[in-house]
Amino acid sequence: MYTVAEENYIKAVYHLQQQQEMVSTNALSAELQTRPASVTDMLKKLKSKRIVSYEPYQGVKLSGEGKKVALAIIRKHRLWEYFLVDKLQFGWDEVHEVAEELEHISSTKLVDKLDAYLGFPKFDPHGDPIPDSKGRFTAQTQEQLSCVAPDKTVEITAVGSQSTELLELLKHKGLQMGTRLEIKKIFEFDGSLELKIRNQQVITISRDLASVLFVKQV
Amino acid sequence: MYTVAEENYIKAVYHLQQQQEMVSTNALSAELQTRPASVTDMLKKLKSKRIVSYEPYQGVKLSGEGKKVALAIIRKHRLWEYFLVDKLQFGWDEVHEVAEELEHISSTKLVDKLDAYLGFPKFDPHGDPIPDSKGRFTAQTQEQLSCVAPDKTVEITAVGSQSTELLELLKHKGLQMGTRLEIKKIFEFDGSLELKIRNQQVITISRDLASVLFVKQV
DNA sequence: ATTTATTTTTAGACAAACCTAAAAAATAAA
DNA sequence: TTTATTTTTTAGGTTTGTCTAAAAATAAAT
Ligand SMILES: [Mn+2]
Ligand SMILES: [Mn+2]
Ligand SMILES: [Mn+2]
Ligand SMILES: [Mn+2]
Repeated sequence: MYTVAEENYIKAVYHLQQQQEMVSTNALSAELQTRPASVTDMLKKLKSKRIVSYEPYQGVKLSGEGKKVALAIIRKHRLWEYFLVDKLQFGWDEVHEVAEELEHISSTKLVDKLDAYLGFPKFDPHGDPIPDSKGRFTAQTQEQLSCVAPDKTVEITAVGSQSTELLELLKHKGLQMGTRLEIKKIFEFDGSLELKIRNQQVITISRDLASVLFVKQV
Repeated sequence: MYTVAEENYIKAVYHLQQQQEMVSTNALSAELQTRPASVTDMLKKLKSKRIVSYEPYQGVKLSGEGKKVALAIIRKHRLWEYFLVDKLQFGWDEVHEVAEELEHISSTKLVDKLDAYLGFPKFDPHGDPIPDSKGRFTAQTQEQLSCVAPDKTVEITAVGSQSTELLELLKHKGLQMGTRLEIKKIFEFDGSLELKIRNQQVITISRDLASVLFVKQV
């Protein structure tokens, strides 16, 4: 139905729209690593296909159809990521690139059977929600750990980066998706935090780390 | 490394070379559903990349590198087919198209991990051998059932068609990959055969069916 | 309110992979 | 051995998705 290039643009618009309603040409250019002129060309094409609404100089946003397409791609991306980690023993940080290719395999039957085979997972390895076959997903009410008040017990639900470096650090600190913890102290000087994890050890993490960890109250 | 189009050409040359050493432009044109002129264009490109040896009007054949690439693609194709049938409960006849897309996912790590996850299968759902990570595979000595002498016990190892119609017929007759049987009678009039399967029932099959069933002696 | 800087769009080009129509080469038939 | 047929290649074009360079629109600064 849509080409790989079109799908990548649609997904990029969707993601950038989470930040702000109207997406700029330059934002897309940065996200997709293409020149602004190429973005303009593609936006005209997507407009003519009624995937986005776009007026010159006004930025772009997805149409209803566009959102449906975006969610279908994201669904595939995250299901494949789950498959790679859960079944093929990939590391967390190795799956994104491969999923970037797998998300463009078109067969709906394949996606739905994969979903069933995986047991209809609700979240991908990075804690991001997996849309169901109708595009619905459960948006977890999550907040940055760096914004949580002390002494509340929370659980890690997602991470804001998928880098090998972050994964390495988390492994070393004994943190992973689902780990329970509470903030014991926040140091004004450098924003570092002391956490009690699994109701046992106390560890220290930096402000930078706390800002890429998303948690939910338990 | 190679584009999807290039990979499809490489694979097509490989398959056509099983029939005859030198592959013609028209044969490729038919196999790939493109016009001869387009094939000529691509052959020039593949030659310049040293994937094939090609001289105008002389036909084409794969170089050493070309064979390696072809086997890597075929390996992926067949492993994915195995995955779809074995893990995702696809029918036999539904996997080819999807595998035609999946075979172009580039990650070597993915293929090797998939291979391990599936238990290093040696044959795909159609009985075709799956090359290992070095491109080696075990070529089964197989012959058409229609050429086997009566009263020899044989086992179905492969099929010469992947159509839904064939699968339906095989299911109905109680035949599948690995089924043991012996030929009890061959009728001169229409070439139909009487088979004793699993040392139990006797069934009748047509000459057409017998010619697309490949078997090995047991 | 101008001038300056940034963002975005246009204009023109290019590579990949396909096409049609016509020419040329190779094969087969007379 | 000509002539006819088939196969293959060339020539010229199209679409998709990218690019650079330059122009135009918008936003920011003086
Ligand atoms: Mn992608
Ligand atoms: Mn993810
Ligand atoms: Mn293919
Ligand atoms: Mn197969």
